Order: sequence, then C-alpha cells, then structure tokens
Amino acid sequence: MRLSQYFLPLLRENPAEAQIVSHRLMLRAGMIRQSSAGIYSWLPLGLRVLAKVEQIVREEQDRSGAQEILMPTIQPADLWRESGRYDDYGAEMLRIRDRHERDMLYGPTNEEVVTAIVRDAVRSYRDLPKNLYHIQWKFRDEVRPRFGVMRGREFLMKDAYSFDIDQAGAKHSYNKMMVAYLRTFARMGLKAIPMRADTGPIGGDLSHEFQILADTGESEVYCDKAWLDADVLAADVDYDSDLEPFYREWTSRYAATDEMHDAATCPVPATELVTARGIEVGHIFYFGAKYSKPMGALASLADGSTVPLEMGSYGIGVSRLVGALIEANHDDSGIIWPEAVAPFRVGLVNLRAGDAKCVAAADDAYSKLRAAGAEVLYEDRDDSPGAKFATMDLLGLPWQLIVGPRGVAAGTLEVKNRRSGERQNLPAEAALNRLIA
RNA sequence: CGGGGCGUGGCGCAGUCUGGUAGCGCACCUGCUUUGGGAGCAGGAUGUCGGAGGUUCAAAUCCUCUCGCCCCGACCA
Repeated sequence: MRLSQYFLPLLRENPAEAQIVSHRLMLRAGMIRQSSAGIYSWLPLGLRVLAKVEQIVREEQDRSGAQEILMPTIQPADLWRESGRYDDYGAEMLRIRDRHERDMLYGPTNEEVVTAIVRDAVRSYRDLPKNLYHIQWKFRDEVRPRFGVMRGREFLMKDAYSFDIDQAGAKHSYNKMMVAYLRTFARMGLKAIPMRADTGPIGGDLSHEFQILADTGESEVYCDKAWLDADVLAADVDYDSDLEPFYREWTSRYAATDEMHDAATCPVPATELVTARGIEVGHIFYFGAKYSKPMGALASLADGSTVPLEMGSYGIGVSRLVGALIEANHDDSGIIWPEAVAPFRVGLVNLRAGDAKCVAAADDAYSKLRAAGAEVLYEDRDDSPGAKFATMDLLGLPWQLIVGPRGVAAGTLEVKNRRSGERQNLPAEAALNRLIA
C-alpha cells in the first residue's frame, strides 16, 4: 500500500482526551477515531490489526474443535427473562424497544441465545459434546468507559459456549479452551497467565482469567518466576487426548491477581515471585446447568433419562487485545508490533521522493516485496527524512526498508528492525531476501 | 453513581478573573529553496468560541439551564 493513497490520519500531538499509552498511540497512528464515549470507529490500519488478532483467535478455536457461528447483536428480552438475568443485569445492559413495543437489548454476552439454539437442536447425548463460538460486537453500558478500546462500551469479543452431557465432559471442554487460550496469546507474542478467578455475575465454580503482563496494566498480579520462561507453543497438543496433565501443569504454578494474593500465605518465596502489572484479556468459566436448567436445555442419556446440559463459556476480548498488545509493545517513539499481528510487515521508506534513482529503487523494492507476498506499507510521499522516520517508528511495523541517496549510489538498502533498533546496510538483493524470509 | 476538570480553526493551547473588532504553535494550500531523525523563507485559507435562554450600548468573557468529553473513586471482557 502506498502511503500517498492510504487513509491514515496521523496526529503529531497527543489528543488531550487520551491518557494511557495504547489509546494515545492508536489515535496518533490513525488506527481508530472515537465516535462517542467508549465507542470507536476502526480505520484501515487499526482494522488490519483487529482482523489479524481475530484470525489468530479463530484459528486456535477451530483447532480445538470449536465451531464458528454468528449470533445477533440485538436480542429479545424474553430469552433473558427465561434465565432470570433480565432483571439481574442492571444498567450495564442497553435496553431497546422496537416499533412494536417489544423489549429488545443489545447483547452484552450470548449465553441465552446460544442455549436456546442448542436446546431446540440437541436431544440426545449422541449430539454432544459441542462447542460453538462466535466473534461478535457486544455492548456493555459502562458507567465510565476509559482506556480507549481497552475498556470501551462497544467491543469485539470472541465467546465460546461448550455443551456436554456430564461434568467430566465439561471439564474436558474447559481444558481444551485452557490450551487454546494459552496458544492464542502465545502466538501474538504475549505472555498470558491463567489465574484462578472469581466467577462473578456469570456464576459457576471453576474459572480462570488470563492476564497478560504489561508495565502499564491496570491491576497488580503476582506469579512464579518460572512463568516468564514457559513456552506453551512447544507442546503439540492433541485435543482429543486427556488434557488433565496439561491442565495441571499450567495451573500448578503460582499466579494470582491482587485480590487473591496474600503475601503471608503465598507458597512462592519472595525471590521466586514476580510482581507485575496485568491486563485481563480472556476469561473462561465452567458453570454447569446454570442456564440449561432454567431454560430447559436437556438431553437424553443412554438409559432414557433426561439431564440438563453441562455448560461453560469462554471469552476473549478481541478489540481489547489490540490495546493490550500496544501496552505490552511500545517505546517512546511509538508502537512495536509483534510480527503476527503487525498491520504490515515492512515499512518501505523512500527518503527522496523527488529523486529519480531513489524512486526507481524504491518502486523496484516495492514490487518485488509484494510479488513475494510481503505486506508492505510504502512511504512514497514527499516529506523530510526526519518526518518519515518518526512516522515509521510511530506506526511500529516490524521492519523498515530505507531507500536513500547514499545507499542507492552504493547499490545498498538499509534494513532496520523496529524492536531492536538494529540497522544494517545490505546489497539490494540481500536486503529484500532478508525481509521475504 | 459520588468527587473533580475541560469544551475557542484539523490537533495542542492562550484569551474568561477585570465585558470592548478572536489569537499563538503545529498541521493545511501556493511558490521558491532544501533533503539520512518531525526543514527554511514568502504568501494564503480556515472559527455559529459545545448548545439554548438571559443581563448589557456591547458577551468567548457575567447569570441560568442544557449537552458532550476527560480524570480519580466504586464497577467490569
């Protein structure tokens, strides 16, 4: 993509309303614009990242055996009256009335809708287990939205719902999601740690929240130092095998949020304990028959008797993750995207837009990189070199390929790694090969 | 929802106390010069001062009401 043609409204100064770094950088880098409090439009650059995050989430859900569906944002109030949550949920739920005076709502979550679907379709233990997920916009009318997309009112969330015939099956479904979540966050270059959590308003008796570590995280977390070296992608997990050993391994190390941590009883010695800031990006729950029972989602067993389905639900804050990724990956100059979620892999910079030789060299690099399938943002505008460098650092693409008069004269291009800051002058061919690899 | 703050050109702000022709920096447009870390000079365009009502000869400025946004707290993917 040529920057001269791209819709990328950059801000040189920090907008007054943005306090935390990810919010500031997302606005400055032209990723989002606020529409109203806690509600944002996603501009081309931001949408690319959102789509990449979403796709990683999708791939890992699919890999675990979950199946994608798409449920509505607007839901009928009657379903929520069945579960009893219509009155329980409070002002956070955005209530709407349609032209026929029917009570509707903008869904803050989808337990009721999915349970109704499954209740009408599933009759027998033979139809189970099932795990259905969707990636859909939700709305929670937060009293005080803040932190940009990290705590908006409208947000994109992946939520999965598992249905099993018994508790053992439900635990296996839970374990699958535990594994899928660990893999999902690891693929984005994040260190995500499952922590035993309160089950809150969703209820149930088994729950973990996934906290990623970032200096600017909103809550304090404590964990065993061993977490920092853990590599969840090392193991190639067979989702059909017994996942209990895996579950035990990943929940045995100490990890606790502020509320759950007590220095006096902490089993990890102080020298082995890491204190850090965390951002919650996922939450998994097992809650048994909390919804299936009142809503009548039942299945027959082999002996002819009928039982309510055993359920769990599993959320990942997809839009929040974009903010969280920046909180975990930035410096004073701007964003530093992990490769897996970078909006473009390479920022190609022509330092002299008016110079025929530089233009020819940059155009050539652009077409070769694209032909090789690399995602390239091509800075082809006429601007001062300093401004171009500052823009590239702000955008945070993993690699910068710099074409300038000095290099062109010598037949070299400069490759810069955004994260390390390392620069290298290489013959043009070698530079391109480095970025294509 | 309790407490606090802010709405002035695209962005950041001054001007409000003490009423008197709406300003600055950046960005933007034109031209020339420049070109390896946010260039220089010259010229130019851009405002219902959040909105409504009131006081006054006169309101960005004073009064009343209202809308929006932000921060701290309580609450949450």
